[in-house]
Amino acid sequence: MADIINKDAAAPRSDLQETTPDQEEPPHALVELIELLFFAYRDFTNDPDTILDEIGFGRAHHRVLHFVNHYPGLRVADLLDILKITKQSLARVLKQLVDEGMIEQRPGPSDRRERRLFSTQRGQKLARRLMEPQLHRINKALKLSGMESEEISRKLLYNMINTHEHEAIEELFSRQRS
Amino acid sequence: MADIINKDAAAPRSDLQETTPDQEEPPHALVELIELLFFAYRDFTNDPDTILDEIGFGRAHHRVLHFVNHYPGLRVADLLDILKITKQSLARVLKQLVDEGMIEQRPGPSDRRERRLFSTQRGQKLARRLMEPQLHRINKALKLSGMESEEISRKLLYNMINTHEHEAIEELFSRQRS
DNA sequence: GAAAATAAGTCAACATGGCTGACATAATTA
DNA sequence: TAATTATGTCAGCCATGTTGACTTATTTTC
Repeated sequence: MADIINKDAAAPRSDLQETTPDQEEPPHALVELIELLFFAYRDFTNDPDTILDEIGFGRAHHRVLHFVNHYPGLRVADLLDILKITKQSLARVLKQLVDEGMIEQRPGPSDRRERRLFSTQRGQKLARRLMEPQLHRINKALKLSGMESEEISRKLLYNMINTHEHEAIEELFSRQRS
Repeated sequence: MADIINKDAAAPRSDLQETTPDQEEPPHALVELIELLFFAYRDFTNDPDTILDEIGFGRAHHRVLHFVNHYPGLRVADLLDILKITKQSLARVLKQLVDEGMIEQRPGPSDRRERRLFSTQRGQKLARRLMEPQLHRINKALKLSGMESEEISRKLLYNMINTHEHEAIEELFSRQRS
């Protein structure tokens, strides 16, 4: 009687997952890996937030500044492809970065419709400052995870990315080695 | 003359990063690892979006449902600690999940102020459906990255998480093995 | 050389999911 | 009984994503 009125956690109900119908339960180890990825990314992206708050920028500004700084001369279209956001979303933060003197735009050398993007010295300085705690976090984690961890995790992350993006990423990475 | 009026990408300017002042350039390999993490997470979180759109939920609903489903009996306070969001942000999506019959709340067995959270059968079914493409993606990536990749990446991700969170995560993980 | 296609920008409106602050309720603990 | 705790709720704000419609400058194509 009291059980029905007062149904608390000690009194299971029929439609709850507790009574586990358990068709094909997913492997715990993999589920935990997913959760670890969530926690790691959560803390990783939190690193630059304090700095960003000080200067009135957000994570969106950080992402744009990072890629422009690391790949000077990037076009707007490249950035859209990298970030997978719309032109309008990008425009909002890009405009602010240009206004604040972090990024400069110049017409493309062969096609003058293009706006090639470059970080200024201030932009570069900020980009590095924002990346610093993230590099530190990764470095620390790699050291604690053994010699092979850098190569293995590089492979794993690469293989987690949509296959049809692989070519674009190879090309992006090759830019900055040239 | 034309250079000054028409400054294009072929005509470098003094305040641009291009002229690299290069104090302590960060190591390319690590920067690429950061970028791979961004790309991998971008695609990973995108997996469930199609399903979520169909039923009018967002990523926030997914996260809540996932943790409640995987750790039945979680308290609201636990969830806040896991997600690192405010009570008000959680309330918004939790209410919808309860209204849609995905999650049920019951008073705690010893402390009746608590609301213990449980996924319903529908909730469990949805949680699994949402996780399925993500599990598939990770599984595929692990297979392509060699035997050790699961153990190593588990270590790496764990070591990327703030140290002061480690205890809470151990405890969380132990819940569902008991 | 005119027309079509492309790269980029812009305006407006809207959705999602964070946030703060203030306050309410019920139950437990001191 | 009073204080503390767990949770909920109202209201409003902000960052950052979306769609759709339209403009401008430049290049490419016919």
